[in-house]
Amino acid sequence: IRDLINKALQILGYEQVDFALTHPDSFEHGDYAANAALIVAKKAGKNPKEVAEQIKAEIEKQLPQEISKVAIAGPGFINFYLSEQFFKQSVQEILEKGDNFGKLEKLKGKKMLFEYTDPNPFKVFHIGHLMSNTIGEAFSRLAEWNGAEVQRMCYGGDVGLHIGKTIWGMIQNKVAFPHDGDRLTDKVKFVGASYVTGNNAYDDSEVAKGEIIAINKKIFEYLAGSAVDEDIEVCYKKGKQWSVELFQQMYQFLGTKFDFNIFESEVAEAGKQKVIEGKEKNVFAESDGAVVFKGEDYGLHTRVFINSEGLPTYEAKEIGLAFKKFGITDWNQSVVITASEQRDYYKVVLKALEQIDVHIAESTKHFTHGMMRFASGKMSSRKGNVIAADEFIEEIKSDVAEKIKDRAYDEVLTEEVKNKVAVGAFKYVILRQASGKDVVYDNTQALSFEGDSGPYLQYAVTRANSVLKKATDAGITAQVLSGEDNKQTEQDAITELERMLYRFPEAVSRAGDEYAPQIVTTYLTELAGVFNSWYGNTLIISDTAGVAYRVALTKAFTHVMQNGLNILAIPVPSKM
RNA sequence: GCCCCCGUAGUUCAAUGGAUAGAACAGCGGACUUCUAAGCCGUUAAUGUUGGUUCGAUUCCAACCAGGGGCACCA
Repeated sequence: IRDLINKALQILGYEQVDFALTHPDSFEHGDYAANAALIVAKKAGKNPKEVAEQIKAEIEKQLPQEISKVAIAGPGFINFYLSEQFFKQSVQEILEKGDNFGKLEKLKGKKMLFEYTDPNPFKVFHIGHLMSNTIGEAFSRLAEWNGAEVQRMCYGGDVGLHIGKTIWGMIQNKVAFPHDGDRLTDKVKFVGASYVTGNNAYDDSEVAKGEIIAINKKIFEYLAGSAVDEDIEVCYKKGKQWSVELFQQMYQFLGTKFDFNIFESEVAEAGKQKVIEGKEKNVFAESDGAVVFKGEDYGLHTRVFINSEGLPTYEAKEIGLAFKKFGITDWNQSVVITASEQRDYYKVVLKALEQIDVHIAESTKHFTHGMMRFASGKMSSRKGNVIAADEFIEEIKSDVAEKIKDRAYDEVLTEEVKNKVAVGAFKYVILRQASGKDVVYDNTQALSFEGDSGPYLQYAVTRANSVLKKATDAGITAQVLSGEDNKQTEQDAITELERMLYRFPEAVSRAGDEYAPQIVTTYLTELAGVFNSWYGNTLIISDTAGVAYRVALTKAFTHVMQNGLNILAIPVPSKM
């Protein structure tokens, strides 16, 4: 269509312009709309409607068979109505490509690295990590669907003051130290509680603060190879092991598979060296015994990279991490997803990195996710009022259980539905909106599985699958009839479903370009709505003509929905 | 104080500078009792304020108002 218009403009003697080709808000305005006439008319000083008419006339001289009608509307939009033949072809294409429909090659040959989730051993895996994981996984899969070669990476803080605090707390609470046979969740709970104990003591008591700092220093030395008290060593090893085990379980549940994990202890020293080297080149400055980067020179703020104890801070480790990443491969794009509170922090680090290595800095992109808010206020793993991810998920699962208790599911199916619907419910809440903004999590709303929700999408697919099963049992095969056979069906009127299905690859493309999974989410919700509406008004399996095509449409729908949900990493239950 | 982000129905979110601002929930009102009612159909309701740029602004710019985040050895 773009070519058609450009050609028409050329013939008519107008200059080529960059115009928008969009899907109109309403199906009444056709399938594609172009605003070329408005732009051309402005430049040529003519009436947009007249220009549009000229273009229309020119295009109609040789109308491709995929287009049934061209119309002028509003201030000078040129609307294109696609033909029945086009839709039949697109349904056929979806059936043929199946699981691959929507896979693009735009990013072919590009290597992309995604860092997300980033939970810290010794700390709670909380709902903020759930957000990061949900968005990061969607970003990764979008990149894959656009053809990129993707690797996933997770970064964890296994050194730093929070460990000192936790281990101090663990030692205080020695009597409650879990045994090897205890449940993993209890072990992790103990670690989390110890952190809170240590953190509060750090704030309240000068003595405790001194002890914690001492432990912290010992851990640094321990990781550098020197011996340490047995208590500290045991606490450290067990604590880290339990955390990592729990994280693995969580990733499996969420549908993420990391290609590698990097821990702070692996990058701290390298980062420190880079900062020291940078200091010699005057990238960093000394101030009050610490090594800082003066962000003010760039409209940012100053941050400490090496503290006055001589230890690298998170900032220096971040530098080390960046080099570590690019030591693996020269990524075309390295993407990092963190909470939005780290936005300004990251700008400073990236600016400092730019002074050390322009290439790495320019190939790195930082995205943020908002915070999940509750009536109780901001959650923070640094105070005590965190909402642990596993507790949060259990709550949703029990609600799903309540919802399905009247259904005659066996135990296996019940467990499957509980898990998949729970994941769908909260992931949808996160992925329906532009990432970066806070997500307001309202228990009753997210857990009411109606309307604009993950379960709504899952439900639509399972219903469609159920129809397909019925068709199979009745011996009906999905078939797109061609030519004259078509005319005999009841499907002469082109349905909104057909007009939605072929747009999926465009949604994948744009969502990938803009790192905007909500484009896919919105598309799927609209598609599911259109299907449900059609389903509600049409008896798909019946004796009337066109059954085979109606089944084909249903099948095409399930392909698109499944592919779309796959991008969002939302699983589809076998039944609901 | 300085910097960044945000402000759309009662509520939670959409809307690549375009047409009548789109959903869902809540509210009100229906239909079928044949493929799964977690569904379908109808209906009430919104761009914080004031300017500017533009043929056209929810979108871009300015000011103001309201909210959130960040600003030195935590991550």
